[in-house]
Amino acid sequence: MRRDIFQAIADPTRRAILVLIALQAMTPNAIAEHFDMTRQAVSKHLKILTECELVKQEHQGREIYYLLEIEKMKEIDKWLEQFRKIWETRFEQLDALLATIKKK
Amino acid sequence: MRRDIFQAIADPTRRAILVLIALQAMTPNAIAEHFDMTRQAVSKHLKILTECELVKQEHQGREIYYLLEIEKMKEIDKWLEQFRKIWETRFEQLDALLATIKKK
DNA sequence: AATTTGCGCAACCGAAAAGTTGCGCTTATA
DNA sequence: TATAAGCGCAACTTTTCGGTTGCGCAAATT
Repeated sequence: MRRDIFQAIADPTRRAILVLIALQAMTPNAIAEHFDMTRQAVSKHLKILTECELVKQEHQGREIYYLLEIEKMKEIDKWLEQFRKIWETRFEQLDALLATIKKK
Repeated sequence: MRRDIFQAIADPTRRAILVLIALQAMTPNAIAEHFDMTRQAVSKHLKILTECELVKQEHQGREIYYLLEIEKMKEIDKWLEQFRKIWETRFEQLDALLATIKKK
């Protein structure tokens, strides 16, 4: 199975789960209540998120709380970095251009 | 067809294409040379990238150059923003904690 | 001790994705 | 003007994905 963060966040439900548990750790049942699908479907998503370490478990009796692994999210940010460089450069160029026009 | 940026960047080939043309606009044939697949397969990826406006075309005779729409990439950055807030807060908390320890 | 609750796992299914080959159209080139 | 080159589009095939139902197990509850 090919599991990477980008494939993990491709699914809108998984993105919603990440936002949900970012605020507060939750059990699969609690998460499922927020969606129109079975607990098992949510569990499948959680499994994928766990596999690529975007989420981790915390056992509490028979309940399992899922919480966000914020560190892993930085990898997306890291990939974006190469493009951020480009748009910042372009912004500077635009800025310089505007300054030139103003001068005239 | 469900086409959003997150699904677009889920595919490793598409991510590679984005990085490629970020440096320099390219034709489908030129792009295909970088991968172990047919030109048609690359064209399919380009179509998807075009559909969600991560890429745009520039016709030049019978050749079509594909170039990055850097603006669209910011949408990923925008989504990431909510998580960035979290990791920055946590960093500050860690920082404060370290400062407290140092004081003692 | 019996029952309910919370969970993961496996089997199954339909839809979508990722690739292929095979066109046909348009623009260069000989 | 015939031929080659660069594309997009459509049909088809094989995986993968996202969801379901149906278990079985461990921890609470009665």
